[in-house]
Amino acid sequence: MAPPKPHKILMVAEKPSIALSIASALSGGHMSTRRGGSSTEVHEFNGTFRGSNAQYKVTSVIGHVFSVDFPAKYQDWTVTDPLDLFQAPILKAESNPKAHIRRHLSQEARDCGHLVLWLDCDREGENICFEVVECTGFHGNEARRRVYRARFSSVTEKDILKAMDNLVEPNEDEARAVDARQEIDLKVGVAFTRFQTSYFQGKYGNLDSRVISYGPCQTPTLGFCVQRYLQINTFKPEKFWALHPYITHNGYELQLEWERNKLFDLDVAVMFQNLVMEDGIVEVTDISEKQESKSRPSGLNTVNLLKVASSALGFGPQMAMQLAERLYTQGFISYPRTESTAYPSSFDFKSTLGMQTNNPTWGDYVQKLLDDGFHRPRSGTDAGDHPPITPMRAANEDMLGNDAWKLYQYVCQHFIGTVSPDCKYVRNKVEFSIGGEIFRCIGQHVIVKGFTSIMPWLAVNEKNLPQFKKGEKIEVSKVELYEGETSPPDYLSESELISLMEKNGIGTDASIPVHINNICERNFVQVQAGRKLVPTALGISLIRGYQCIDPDLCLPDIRSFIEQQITLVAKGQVDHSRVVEHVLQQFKQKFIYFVKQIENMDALFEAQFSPLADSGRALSKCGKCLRYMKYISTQPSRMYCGTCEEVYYLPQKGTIKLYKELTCPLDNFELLIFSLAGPEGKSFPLCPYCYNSPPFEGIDTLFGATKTSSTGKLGKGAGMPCFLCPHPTCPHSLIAQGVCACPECSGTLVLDPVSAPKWRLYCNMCNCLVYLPQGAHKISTTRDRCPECESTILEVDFNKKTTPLLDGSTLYTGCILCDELLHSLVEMKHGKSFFKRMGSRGRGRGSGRGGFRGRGRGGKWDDPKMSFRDF
DNA sequence: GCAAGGTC
Repeated sequence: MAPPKPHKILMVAEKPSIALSIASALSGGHMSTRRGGSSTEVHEFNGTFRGSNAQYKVTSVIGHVFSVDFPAKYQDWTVTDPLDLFQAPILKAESNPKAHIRRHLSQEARDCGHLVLWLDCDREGENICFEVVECTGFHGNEARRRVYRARFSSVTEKDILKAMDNLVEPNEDEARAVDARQEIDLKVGVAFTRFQTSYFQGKYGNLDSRVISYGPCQTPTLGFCVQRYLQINTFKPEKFWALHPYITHNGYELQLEWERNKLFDLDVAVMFQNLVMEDGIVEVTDISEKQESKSRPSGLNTVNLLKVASSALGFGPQMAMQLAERLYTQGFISYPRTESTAYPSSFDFKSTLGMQTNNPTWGDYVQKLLDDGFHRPRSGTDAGDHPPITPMRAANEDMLGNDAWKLYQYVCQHFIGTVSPDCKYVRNKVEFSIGGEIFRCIGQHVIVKGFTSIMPWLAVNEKNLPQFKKGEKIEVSKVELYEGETSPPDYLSESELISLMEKNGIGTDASIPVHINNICERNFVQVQAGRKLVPTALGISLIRGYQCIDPDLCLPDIRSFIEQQITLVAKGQVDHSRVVEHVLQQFKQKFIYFVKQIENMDALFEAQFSPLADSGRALSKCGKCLRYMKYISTQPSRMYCGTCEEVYYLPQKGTIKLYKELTCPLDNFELLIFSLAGPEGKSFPLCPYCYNSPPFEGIDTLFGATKTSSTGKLGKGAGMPCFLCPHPTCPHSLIAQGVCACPECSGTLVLDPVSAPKWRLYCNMCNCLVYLPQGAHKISTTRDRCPECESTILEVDFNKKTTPLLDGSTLYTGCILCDELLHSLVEMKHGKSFFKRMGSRGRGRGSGRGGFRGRGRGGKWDDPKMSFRDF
């Protein structure tokens, strides 16, 4: 009899690093690893499961497998009323279709009898559990194929083994709470964002933002910055006065601090000054000495790393995370995304310290710690995720580069700090009395530097006091009446903002950097020197507007309200759909009210921004009314016809000029020339009307369309320039300006009409560039085709002085592929095949493949046999 | 073009 087949068990973690840890712990390191069908690895080993032999496969997802969005019919901003979004259905689609996680899980699960979910032990992890279950095709309650949930409190061997022995079921309520949050965030965020973007962008010309977004996290984040701004702006400085008596004792001159600190009434201050001056003698009334201690830090978590990176190292959160991520993947530090500040009991401090003994800066200190005995870190909080961020390998600046080195140094210093002694110092306080008023002096003397020797910026300042005796009387040398003025706080620092967000539950350690980045990118705030966040006119108008209409919208409570509601779902107290419905109902009411009251916010915008009609400068004529339209250069750049009240979007991120007052034969609009920046940026003509409403069917690749537009939605600024236009006779169309097929893609090489004197062709699909004879006076396309390869024949007017023509003449026509002279003057940029094929094989005829790809379907032309391929 | 959450 053959032995019974061992069970196959699939285990899935939230990220590759945890899959590896789990597999290593459970296999004792005896495993084999293969690349799965997609992007995540699979670790395999044999073991036992519930007393029987088992084959284990451990793999992972990469965060959420799915994310929610609206169906296609709700994607068009111009067609969907944002109010309808509250009732719209939502879809789950794979977050990262290219990673093929769904396929991967489904394939790996096929031959497995059991599924064990090792997702992170938080709500999001619980939600991903059910995403994984869906992908694997396991069904909850089948007796033969069971789904288990491993609950681990840290990613250590001990906890992993313990979790394996105590498998439970995934918690559907917690997962459904996340579903609820996703739906609420999506509907509320998108509805408000679309409404206010459309409202304000259609009205003002100098609004410098493509999207005026709203979100229950980003908006309160902005709120914090604006709140501080308003505090500064409404601040009224007040004068105050303080008494500063001076004494000289044992050779020290000493300024005494007044117990009343400061007074805001000059007369009263002067009265006290007289009192003190009249007395003129200080009496020592009390001397005390107390030992104080400053605790060493607890372990470093992500949020604290981000705060230090911003305030001390000058790195923004996004940058800091990038650097940390790189240090992690290169093995210099441990996993940088963690909430925990407590170390697992099994943490090996000794060997982590041991790696640092050769460091030129702190090596000796670390060696001494090892020799004298280091301390255990202060107990922090254990969030059950990863251990605090610690160094894993010794490094030097050359290995890491300047920025990463700074961050690495901090991680090391912090870690060494956590196992150093506390800082101990003595605090001396001497109290004095002069004319019945109480004054004091405070001295500090450090006994044990402890962790402050490795983190010197936290050191306690030494301040020596001369010896005093109780009852001693000393003459006052002078009494200064100090006049000061209260000053406003500074702009909110990024580090303060991170603290506020953390305290108010806005975002998570991973999303805090994203929210801050968002409000910067949307032009609501700017990061200024010292990483201070200064709100822009747009950011201020928005927040003040919410404050006028419905302050809830920008208060941090809006997030806690949602969290508190979905917690009811997580605890199984209220049904998921009832909570979603209830919360959305409330937000819908808020939305309706907001729309009704938008004029109140608009009043603030009117004071800051100029209406479209007053914006921009006259540039080109409208084909409908024949009046000048204005060019509005702020993003999204566009043309505005004040007479027709029409907006025509333009290609973004380049410069726009009038094109020789030429007009489009289809609609009479004056043509424009768009140029991308840089010496290799292409320039092309476009008609503002055709660009926005392509006149021919079947132009499926528009310029500026995002590559991921699988849903068919297009961004502002995508459109049809003349180089895509199949107009048969217009001198600017693809038909007139196209020369031959692109050697790199299915596009067509088109003459850049304003590239003199560095004449060139560019591809209308990819970034392929071909340089034509340089320095020519003029190069233009003709209506003739090459009889050999059907490329468009070019006419070149060489410069008199530099003409390559032997008889000194300047005019020449020919095919750039088949004409020996022209071809020898052509040079390829971006891409190799053009040059190589031409060079190695000489000129030949087209093979019959290729041609004017990229022109519209149903063209009237014979398929021109023009290709560089297959020579 | 839009949210926030995960991870790379």
